[in-house]
Amino acid sequence: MSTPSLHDEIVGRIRDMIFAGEFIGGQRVPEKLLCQQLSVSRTPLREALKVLAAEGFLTLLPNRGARVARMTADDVDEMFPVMGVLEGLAGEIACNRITDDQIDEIRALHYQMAAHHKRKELAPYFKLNQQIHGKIFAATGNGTLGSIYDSLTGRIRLARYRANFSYERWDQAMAEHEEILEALSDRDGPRLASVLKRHLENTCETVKEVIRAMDDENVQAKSAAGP
Amino acid sequence: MSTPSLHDEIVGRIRDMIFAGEFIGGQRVPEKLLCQQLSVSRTPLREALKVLAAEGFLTLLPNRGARVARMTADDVDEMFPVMGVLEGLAGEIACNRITDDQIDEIRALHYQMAAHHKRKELAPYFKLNQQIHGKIFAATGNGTLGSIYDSLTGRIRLARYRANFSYERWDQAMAEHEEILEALSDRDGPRLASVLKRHLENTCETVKEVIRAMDDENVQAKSAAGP
DNA sequence: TCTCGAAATTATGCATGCAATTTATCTTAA
DNA sequence: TTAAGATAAATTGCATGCATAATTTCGAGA
Repeated sequence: MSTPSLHDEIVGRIRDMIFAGEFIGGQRVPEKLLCQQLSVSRTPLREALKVLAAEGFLTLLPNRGARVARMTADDVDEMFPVMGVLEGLAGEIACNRITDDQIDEIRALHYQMAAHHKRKELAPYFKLNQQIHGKIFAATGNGTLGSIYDSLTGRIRLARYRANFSYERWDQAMAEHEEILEALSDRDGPRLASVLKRHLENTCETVKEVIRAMDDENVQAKSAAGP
Repeated sequence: MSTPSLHDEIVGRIRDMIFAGEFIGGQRVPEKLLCQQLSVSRTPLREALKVLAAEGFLTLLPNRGARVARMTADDVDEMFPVMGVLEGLAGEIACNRITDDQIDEIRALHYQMAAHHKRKELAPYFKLNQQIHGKIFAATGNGTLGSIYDSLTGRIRLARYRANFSYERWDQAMAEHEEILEALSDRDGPRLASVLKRHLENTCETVKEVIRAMDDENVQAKSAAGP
C-alpha cells in the first residue's frame, strides 16, 4: 500500500501508452527508448514487459525485443464466442444478484452515455460504455469472471480506440444498450444474456472492420515507403 | 527457435515445481533458494516470477517476496461457472468441427484411462484425463478458448494433484467420461455440453474437498507447531 | 518466565556492466 | 547499379552490486 512498487506502475503506464495508441501495432519498441520516456532503469522495465507479454499486450521475440501485439480478424473471431458465453453468464448471474442501487448506478451511466451518443462524442461514449459493462460484471460478484473478461476486452480495446465506425452501427449499439438496461431493470436473465450477445456481435463486427481498415493503411504505407 | 531463452525455461520449470507440489501453498519462496536450485541469476528468475504471478500461480507481495497462490473453496466456486460455460462452448464447437481421426485419438486415450481407473492408478489416470479434455479443446480450433481454459485448470491442478478423493466420486467421474465419449462420437453438441458440465461439477466438488482437507491439515500443523 | 523493543541479519528492489546476438552500414565484386 | 559479404553499431540477455525495507535474533525490563 505505502510502497508504490515501481514495476507495477510501469506496467500500468505502458499499458496506458499502448491504449493511447502511442505505439503502432507490430512496431518494434526498444527498451532504451522506454527507459528514457519513463525515466527508469532497464531492470524494472524488462519485468514490466514480461508481465505485459503474459497479459497478451506485447509479443516478446527472443533477442529481438518487444512488439505491440497485433490483432487479426481471425483473433477477433476466436475471441467473440468466448466473450459471448462470458457475457451471457455474467448477465444471468448479475440479474440474480444485482441490487437496486447498482441498477440505478448503471442507469445513470446509461443516460450520460446516451447524451454523448446524441452529441456524437465518441471518446466519452466509449468510456461510459466500458464502465457499464464493467458494472455488470462487478454485479456478479465473481472476480474471476470479471478479470478474464477484462483481459479479453483490453486486447480488443487496442483496435477499438482508433475506431471511427459507421454512425449506423453506433445507433444500433445504442439501441441495444437501451434493451440491456431494460432487461437488467426487469432482472430478466435470459433476455439480458441474449441482447448482450447480439450487442457483442455488433461490437466484434465493428472491431474487425477497424482492423481491416488499419491493415489496408499499413499496406498502403508500406507500398508508399517501398521502392 | 535456436535460442532456448532462459527465463522462459525458468517459467516452465518453476511451474512444474509448483505442480509437483514442491512448494506448500502460501509458503514464502525466497529468490535465493530458487536461484541455487535452478542455478541461475536473480534477474531472469525475477522476470519469471513476474510472469508466473501474472498467470496466477504466484502472489507477489511488494518487498515481501513470492508466495504460491492459495486457492480457497470460494475461488473454486468462482471458477466453476466460468469453466462451465467454457466447456459447454468447447463441447458445442468441437462436435461441429471434430474429425473422425480426432475422435479415434480421444477414444484411444479414453480406453487407456479406463484401464488405469480399473487398476486404481491415480497419477496416469489424471494425466490421460487432462489430455482428453485438452484434445476436446484442441478440436475446437480456437486457441483463445483453449488457453483461457488451460490457465484455469492449471490453477486447479495445484489442488488436484494431491487429491486422494473418494473412490465413489472417481467411479462417477469415469462413468461421465463414458458419456462424454458417446456424445462426442455422436457429435451431439448439447448432450456433450451438458455432460461436461455435470462432470465439471463433480470435479469441482472433489477439488473443494481436497482444499478443505488441506486447510484442516494446515490448521493442525499450525496448532501442533504452536505453543 | 513472558513481553516488548532494538540491533543485526537477511531479502527484496533497482541500477549498472559485460557478453552475445542482432541490425545497420560500408565495401567489394558481378 | 545491384547484390552479397564483412565489419561496426546497437540492442538484448544475464550477472553482479548497492540501497532500502522486512525479518529474525538478542537483550532488557516487568
